[in-house]
Amino acid sequence: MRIGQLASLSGLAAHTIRFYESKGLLNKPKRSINGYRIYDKDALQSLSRIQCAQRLGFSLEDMLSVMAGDGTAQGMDHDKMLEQLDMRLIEVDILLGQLSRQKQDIIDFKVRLQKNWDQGQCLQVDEINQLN
Amino acid sequence: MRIGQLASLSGLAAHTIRFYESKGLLNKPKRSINGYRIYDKDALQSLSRIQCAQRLGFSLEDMLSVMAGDGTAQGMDHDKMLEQLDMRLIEVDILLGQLSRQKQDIIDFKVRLQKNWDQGQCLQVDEINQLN
DNA sequence: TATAAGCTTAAAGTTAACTTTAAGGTCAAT
DNA sequence: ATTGACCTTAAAGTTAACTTTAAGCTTATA
Repeated sequence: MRIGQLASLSGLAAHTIRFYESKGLLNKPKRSINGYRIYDKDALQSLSRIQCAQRLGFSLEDMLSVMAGDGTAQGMDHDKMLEQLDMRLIEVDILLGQLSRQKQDIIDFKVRLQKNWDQGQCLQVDEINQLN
Repeated sequence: MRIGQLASLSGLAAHTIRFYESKGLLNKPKRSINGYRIYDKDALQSLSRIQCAQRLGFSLEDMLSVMAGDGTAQGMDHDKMLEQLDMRLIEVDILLGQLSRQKQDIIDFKVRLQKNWDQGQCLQVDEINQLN
């Protein structure tokens, strides 16, 4: 199949598929006589793996580092993957903590705003008074 | 004080302060005879408000929209601020949900990986079989 | 006096993951 | 024969929030 069909099957835009190829995330496909890219099932599976990894929060660069370098996303290094997954878990936990704190900060801020407190609430007064 | 002192007091880099000025987030300061920027306490307070808003998760553009347009971050619109805070709360809740789901997905994925399941786990088989 | 720290500007570079544009070749159908 | 859908490439544009660079003044210190 050509890039258009792969695009509609994968749910990605054709130019995104070319972009992945240019980044080395996707194997360079065969070409038809006129130069069109010709794909098979494996390409769809590769794209699907990329989309899966993205859902788990990995960047395209993360994916490159676990791939065998052949762009197939087939020969992935199990240990590297587990390592990446653990790192991502830690990142996610940190983000969850930050977001929860942020949420509480916003709630607190709203309360102060509704009580019509001084708008200078963000600045520690002693910081300001260090000045002349 | 000059930009260097404002930078060290605020914890921001001098070029970041100039950048904020260029974006209209910070009032244009007076200049000394030689052209240097001269700041007072208010500038520090403005920077502090910017940093506060950033901690709450707002973008520089968000801040512009609640400012009176004078770059002081003084005459903020209370209603607009409350509206922004509520919008941000909703965003944060959505992000928290996404991240929790992502975390569970990663945990599930790890389990499958450790059980040495087929690496094709990401792709629905019927999706692949639509192909020739 | 020299050198180093601090200030000025405008413009370009950074990162990620694409998207858009330009300029054109191919192919099926009308 | 021409319209329209689909394909090609390379390069530039997008967004956010800066950072870096270049080229050149000013001021304090040794």
